[in-house]
Amino acid sequence: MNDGMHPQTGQSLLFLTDEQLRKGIEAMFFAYRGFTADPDRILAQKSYGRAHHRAIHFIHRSPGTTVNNLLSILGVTKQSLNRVLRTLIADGLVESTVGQKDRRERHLHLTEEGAALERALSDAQRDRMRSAYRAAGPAAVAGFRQVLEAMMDEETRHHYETMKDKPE
Amino acid sequence: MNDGMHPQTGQSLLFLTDEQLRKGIEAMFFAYRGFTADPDRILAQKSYGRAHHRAIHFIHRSPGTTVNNLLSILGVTKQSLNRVLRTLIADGLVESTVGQKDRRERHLHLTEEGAALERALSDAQRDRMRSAYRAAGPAAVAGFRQVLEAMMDEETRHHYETMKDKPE
DNA sequence: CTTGGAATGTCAACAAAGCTGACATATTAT
DNA sequence: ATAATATGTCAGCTTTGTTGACATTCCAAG
Repeated sequence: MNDGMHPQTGQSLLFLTDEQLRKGIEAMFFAYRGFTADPDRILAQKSYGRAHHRAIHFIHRSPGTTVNNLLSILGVTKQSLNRVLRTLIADGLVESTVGQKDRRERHLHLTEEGAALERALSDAQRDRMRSAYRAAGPAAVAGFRQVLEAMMDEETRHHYETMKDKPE
Repeated sequence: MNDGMHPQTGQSLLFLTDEQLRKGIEAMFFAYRGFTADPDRILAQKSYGRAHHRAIHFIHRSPGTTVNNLLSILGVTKQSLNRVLRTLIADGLVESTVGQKDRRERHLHLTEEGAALERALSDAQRDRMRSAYRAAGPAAVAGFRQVLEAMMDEETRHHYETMKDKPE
């Protein structure tokens, strides 16, 4: 982990070697697999995929959100999202209501059944996140978040920031 | 939701709220998009995808690796990997040579052209990682890595650990 | 008020990349 | 000789991304 080949003074010099960066890249790749593994198992049982999880997560996060808003958060095409929403609506996990102010818009909510799946998925994902946080400690968590935030695209970070502190 | 088992951190009572964990989950999701965005643009120009990138990365990382070894690192089926390798070999980016000790095995190497693409991809990805690291600072980076490592599956972490310190 | 453009959402068809299962081939191990 | 292993391939299915075409709704200019 630490190449003691050089005195620690040069930490910031050694800090950004290609080797260090490569380790970060691989850590990101491998960790993301773990990050999605538990929800994926639950989803597979119900014949859903990650796209369903993402839709459910952000509908839960922002009840009544419109399709367009969800689109810009998820960063996919409306056709792709629509396919997922269609099955969730057909299966009774999501409810789509015509907008009152603007009847072109559809407002999305989780049904009770949808909320139950959301809980199952996020419980699984939180369990892993919690145990990683515990293993690493509070200081590490702060660093983790800082680096991730710095890694986002500008526009993405805006989405993240604006929903970051919204109370449940 | 928290346990207070560690009295030395009175912080840890507030620390692992669902809200904190949810922010971590969303940070992970949004950051991963940024993480892959730059290579994705390069790959799209050449009609390749992330699967090609991953193969190229780990062949570069472990020159002469066998198909089976690559399989266990990538965690996909041989059919899926084979499809990708076939195109990379056909396009002259990867070379497959019959093993000397065991002639059933194929050893994989990047050609000069393959190495050039690898450099383009990893330069792009490293640039983003570097700027995130710089923005966050050394302490944050250490925490980032700690949390990611704790988030991996056991088996995955083994792959990560065993190739972690291998010199270039 | 009408009409044309913009916004929003849906349907159809296609592509990338994952999966399973079956099977061929070559090689090694017993 | 036979069994096990490593690899490659074919066929077919699924998820989830893409573009293109189109319907509906709203708003604003005439």
